[in-house]
Amino acid sequence: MPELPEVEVTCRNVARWTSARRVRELAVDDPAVLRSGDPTSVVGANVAPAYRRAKLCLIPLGTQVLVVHLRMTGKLVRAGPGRRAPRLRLTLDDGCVVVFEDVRRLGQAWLVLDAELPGFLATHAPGAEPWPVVRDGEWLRAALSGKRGPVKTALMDGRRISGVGNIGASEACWRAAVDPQRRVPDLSPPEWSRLMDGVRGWIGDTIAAEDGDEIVYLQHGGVNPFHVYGRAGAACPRCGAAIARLVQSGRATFHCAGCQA
DNA sequence: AATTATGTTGCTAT
DNA sequence: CATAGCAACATAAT
Repeated sequence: MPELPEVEVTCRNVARWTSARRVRELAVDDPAVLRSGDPTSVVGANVAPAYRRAKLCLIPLGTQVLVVHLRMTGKLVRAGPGRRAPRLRLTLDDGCVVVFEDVRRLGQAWLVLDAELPGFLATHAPGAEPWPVVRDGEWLRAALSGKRGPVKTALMDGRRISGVGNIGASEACWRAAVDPQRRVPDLSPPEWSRLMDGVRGWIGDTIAAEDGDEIVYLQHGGVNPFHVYGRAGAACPRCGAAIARLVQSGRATFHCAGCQA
């Protein structure tokens, strides 16, 4: 279940495995996964370095781009023993096979013509990027202006900011020492600044912690690299109070009532 | 059996 | 018109 850091690591991996090669085959194993384009049209195409936009992984193939959204359980890995049934396989001319695995099959892929990419991204990745470009607290406040609800929920609005999901929103609030239930209109400039630093810190630290060929998600037994997410009952790393779990807009939030004001 | 899961979209109510 | 909350999507694990 990837957010911005996991997608960023995935894109770097795909770029390392595939760029400067040619496409031998794009095989569609699950017909429901590919939402647009003709997989036979990319055979022989030159592969340029994959990159991330919002939570999308974009892989340039000649004059088209293979866009992949991992959604909840998707991952892009190299073929090998013990792998689960793929939904999509990209085979390169050097024999490398990148597979799209996705247990819950909520993920999607599209083949998009270069000329249509801007329009596609405007629809599927409308929010502003919080990273790697350096943003400050005033930028974040402006990005979320008009919102009235809890700051944690606001941070997850992909039409305003890209890449911050349920984990990142909890982690950013904890790093900022801001209660996730606080309302957007009530936050002060120093709090906005700490929240923006919290978002950046969560992204940078999580990329560093999860760097590698395959990210093992928490549900599949992966190591938890987060401060509060998934740690209800544990001691807060900052003040020692017990981490609490609550539900906001139907999603789990983790926070420390001791030091998040 | 019921609950939970790191995402997005579309509907409805406000 | 914009925002907030919720169901739905599909599957597995506890």
